[in-house]
Amino acid sequence: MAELKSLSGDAFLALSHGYAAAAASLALGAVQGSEAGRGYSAPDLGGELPAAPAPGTPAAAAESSGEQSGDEDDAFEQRRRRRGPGVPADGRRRPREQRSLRLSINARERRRMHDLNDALDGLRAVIPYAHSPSVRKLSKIATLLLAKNYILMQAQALDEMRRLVAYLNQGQGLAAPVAAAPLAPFSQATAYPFSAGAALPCADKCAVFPGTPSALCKHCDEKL
DNA sequence: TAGGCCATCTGGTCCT
DNA sequence: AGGACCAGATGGCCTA
Repeated sequence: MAELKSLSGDAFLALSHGYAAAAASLALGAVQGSEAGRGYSAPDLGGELPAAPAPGTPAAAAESSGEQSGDEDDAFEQRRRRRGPGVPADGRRRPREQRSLRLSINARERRRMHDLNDALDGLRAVIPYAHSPSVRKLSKIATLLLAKNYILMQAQALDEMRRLVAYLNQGQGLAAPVAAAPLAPFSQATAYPFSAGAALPCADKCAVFPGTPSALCKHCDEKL
C-alpha cells in the first residue's frame, strides 16, 4: 500500500512535469521491483501448475469453468471438502444442472472481470507514467487514483489556460508591466503547487486534490 | 513472515 | 429466467 500513499501528491507532480521517467521514479518508487514481477494480468491456465490446484488459482478456475477433463467431479468434490472458494457455504453437493448453471455464471463473472481488467489496462495506457518492462504495472487502485489526479490536473490546467486567454484578450498582452494579482493565478507555484525538491506541507499537497483520501496520503499519515 | 495485490468462486440483488 | 453487478471469502504469489 506504500505506493498508493505516494500517489496523491508527489506522483502527480512528476506527471505534471515530465510524465514518464520522473513519474516512474516518484509515483512508482515503491512499485518498481524485479523484472520477475507478478504478471497477474494474464493467468496462465496451461502453466506448470499442480495437478490439484488450490481453490482460487487460475488452474482451479479453469477446472471450475468447465475447461477440465474427466476428473472434474473429483476436483470439485475435493474443493467442496476443503471449503475454499468455489465451495458452497453449506457444503452440500449440487445437482448436476445447478452445477452447470454455476459454472456458466462463474465463466460469465470471470469474463466480466477480464473485461474490467482490459479496461484498466486501457486506462494505464493513457495515463502518464513510465511504461516500461522494468517498471511494474500500476496496481488497480493506483491506476484509478492516478487517473483521477491526472484528470484533476488537466482540468486545472485547462481552467488556468482559459483564464490566461481571457486575461490576454481583455488586456494588451504581457508586454506591459503586469500587476502581481492578475498573473498570480498563472504562476508556476499555482499550476504545480509542489515542485520537485520543494516539499510543501502536507496540507498544501492534499488541498490540490481535495478528493484524495487522506488515508492514502503518507504525508497525512505521518503528520496526523 | 506479514502485508499487499490479485484471481476466482459464490450468493445476493437488481434489472431487462 | 437470465444476465449484470456487487461484496465477501479464500488462497496464491510476491516483496519488504
